[in-house]
Amino acid sequence: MTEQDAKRGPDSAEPAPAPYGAAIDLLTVPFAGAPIFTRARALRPTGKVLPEHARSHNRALVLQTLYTAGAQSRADVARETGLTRVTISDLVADLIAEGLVIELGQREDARPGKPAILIDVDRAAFQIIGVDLSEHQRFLGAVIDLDGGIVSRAEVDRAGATGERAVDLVIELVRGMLASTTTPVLGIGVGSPGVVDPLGVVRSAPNLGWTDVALQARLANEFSLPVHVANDANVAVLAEHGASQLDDLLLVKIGHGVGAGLIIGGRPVIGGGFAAGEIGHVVVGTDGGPRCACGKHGCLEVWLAVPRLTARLDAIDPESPDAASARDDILHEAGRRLGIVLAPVVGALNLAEVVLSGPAELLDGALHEATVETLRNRTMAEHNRDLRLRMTAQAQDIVLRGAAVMVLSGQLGVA
Amino acid sequence: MTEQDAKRGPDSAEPAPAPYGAAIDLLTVPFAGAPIFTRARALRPTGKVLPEHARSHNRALVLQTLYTAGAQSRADVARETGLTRVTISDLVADLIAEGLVIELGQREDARPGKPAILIDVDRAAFQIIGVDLSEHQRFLGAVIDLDGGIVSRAEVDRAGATGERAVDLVIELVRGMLASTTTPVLGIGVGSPGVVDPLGVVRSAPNLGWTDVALQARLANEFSLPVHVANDANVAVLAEHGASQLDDLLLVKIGHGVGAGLIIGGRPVIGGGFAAGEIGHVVVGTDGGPRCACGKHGCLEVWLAVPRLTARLDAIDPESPDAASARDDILHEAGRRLGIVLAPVVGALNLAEVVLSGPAELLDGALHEATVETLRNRTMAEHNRDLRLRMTAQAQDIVLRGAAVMVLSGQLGVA
DNA sequence: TCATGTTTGTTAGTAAAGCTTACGAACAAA
DNA sequence: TTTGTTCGTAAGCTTTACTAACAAACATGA
Repeated sequence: MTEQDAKRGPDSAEPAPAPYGAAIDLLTVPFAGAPIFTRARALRPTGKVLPEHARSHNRALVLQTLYTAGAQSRADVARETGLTRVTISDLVADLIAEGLVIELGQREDARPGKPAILIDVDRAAFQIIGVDLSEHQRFLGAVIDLDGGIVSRAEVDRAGATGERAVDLVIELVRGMLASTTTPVLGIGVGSPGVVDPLGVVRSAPNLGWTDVALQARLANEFSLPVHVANDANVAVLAEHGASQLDDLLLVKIGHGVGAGLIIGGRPVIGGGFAAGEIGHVVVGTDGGPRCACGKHGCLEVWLAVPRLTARLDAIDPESPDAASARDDILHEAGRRLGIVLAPVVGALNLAEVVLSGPAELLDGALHEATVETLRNRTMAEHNRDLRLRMTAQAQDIVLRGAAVMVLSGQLGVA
Repeated sequence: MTEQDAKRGPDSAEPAPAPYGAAIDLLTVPFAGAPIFTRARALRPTGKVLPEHARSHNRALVLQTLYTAGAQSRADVARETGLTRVTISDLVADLIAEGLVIELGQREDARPGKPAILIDVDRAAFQIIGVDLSEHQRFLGAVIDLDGGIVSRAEVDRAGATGERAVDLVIELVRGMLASTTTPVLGIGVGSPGVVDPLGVVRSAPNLGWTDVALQARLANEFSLPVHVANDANVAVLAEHGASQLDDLLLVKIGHGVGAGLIIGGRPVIGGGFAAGEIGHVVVGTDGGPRCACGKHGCLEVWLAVPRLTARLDAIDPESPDAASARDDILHEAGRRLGIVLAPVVGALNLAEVVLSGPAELLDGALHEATVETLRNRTMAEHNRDLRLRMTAQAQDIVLRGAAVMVLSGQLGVA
């Protein structure tokens, strides 16, 4: 415990309730003569805003500016944020005192005026624990630095563990990684399959035999660190969002199952029942299809889940002269089915970007092409001309890095 | 002009740019020991927050509290908002000075302590002009009070007018309504078909022959009042949102065309190309279908648009013994097609509520039933158990009232 | 070489916003 | 009549970010 104490992030003494209670996440700016649209329309105000909330926001803004733009002077930050140099100096002093920001010495390049002192987020000050529970056979973990770089990896064989035993495995995995950290830990981020509510309770994850497992509370209690838990696909899209900077984004994660993560207007979509993105069991098309484990016929998963796809591909006789085209046909059909399901979503949300995550050898070819073609044929070209469908650049680590983004965002307001 | 001056809402001297420029619409509350979820996760801060922004927000909060809960004392508002009585008194003094709030005299009921002075939004102080351009043959308008009640109506026959002539018709319609207002006007709200950007430029509305028509600017210039313009379905969903209080909502508006409006996490969805909700030309199913004006086969509109539906129904021989069942078949098929398109959207967004707007005699029967049945059969029952599909309660006036909500929200931060 | 201009970061003082504390007014209940 | 409660307001405090001013440290050009 004392060892963990030393590794704690700032302000994380206990996983206490939010200091501002039900305080607010938005400011409306009403009463202007002309319409105001920063992103959406003016919004219903949902709680009071005190000066200290503004301070919190501005501090996060400074951190965000440094985080994305890198080392620069206080004056640079002032210009970029619109706050004054005085205010920035004050905020930066706080951040330095907390160990989040460091001075790097004078700027080298020669220009008139007093030379600037460069400051930056101390990217070596904290590490983050990322956990990916979405694979079928094993749980993955990583120690991740503030830049999203993976410092070290760990994994445990799931060996079919479910229920309480699976929870113990997660705890064991995290404990091992905490022992290997070389700095204080900012927090723990977990991407879990299934439906996860905003408090980090896994409402339902059939593969793991979990029903109403309070994973966030369990881990927070065990390690006395900030913990964030969310659905694996919803976590994955955070990683992609950090990379793409686009504010509307759909990520389809194809693995043992098929799930999606959505960001709209820069905000993750959770869903009324916390089940946003669960498109694996939406029926595709009007021509039936193979029977799914859920009882329906023609669910997206029966066309697209990796086990189903590989089984179908393995059934091809590799000696056959048509083997290559048979393979393409199977992948083409899978891609078409994905396009059919995505078309209404892309149309309704007028999405600019759809990202695929999963085995590139399956997705990044005939399947990808068929999905694009189907989307183009089934939506209004005029509105969705700019739509891009691409493979993720994050490969296997997308959930781990997304988990880090979740912690960064939750603890520092940075991503 | 002097007459209009008298009718102006507060702070609407000129349609000037927003006083706070690119100021901010959200506050993050980072750095808490435990995850903070008001609605979504912590967010990237996107701009500075000054004390006056907090003041604006809190003022809107007071207004919102009074608007929804009705007449009450300053102390009541203080308890409800969490601000102190002192601060509430100060804010209310401002609001009274601006004519937005009035004192109603002492509370009647007998209880201990000094009797409270009731205050309320002065619901008779301002009126709103709502305009609905979504009908094919005519433009509708209404003078609407702050409660959303329709004070008077107006309409002009479109007579096929397009382009500049159609703009002139809108101006004429608004001018007539302004002449009939009996109070200052808070603003003008317009629901237009087509793609409308956040600045109120109608990027494209084929029916009206509009391309890049700066309707907001034109009207603001003409009348020197705050003007808000948005897509008709996106406007309609605002009316429904005001009524339902749910934070995730999809409204499907079926008329001459088919469009949708979306609210997710309490925020209207605009879309990357400002074309969110344009589902009319998404292809339904995998079995082809009638040819659409857009060139594709089996678009949602060919199954569901009112002209198509009525044409198909009119083709039934009313004398035939099967007339009733033939009618049901047609409506059932239309509903099924709607369900097929909605299923992926409902699944991906985990929507709690879908609302239908359009001719009740067509929608509120076999069609509605078929849509519900199809949605249930094609999505995961477990996740979408609570899904409700219902007819709007707003009938014909949904766009007009939504336009009023848009103005209320934009000008007062209230809805 | 030296005066001039520029840029940085800090100090001092000010304005705005909401808080705490305190108080008089007005009432119900004992 | 006394006591306790509630309301609205006043006075003063704290926090926050702002403006104004300045010293330090550099480049540039006469």
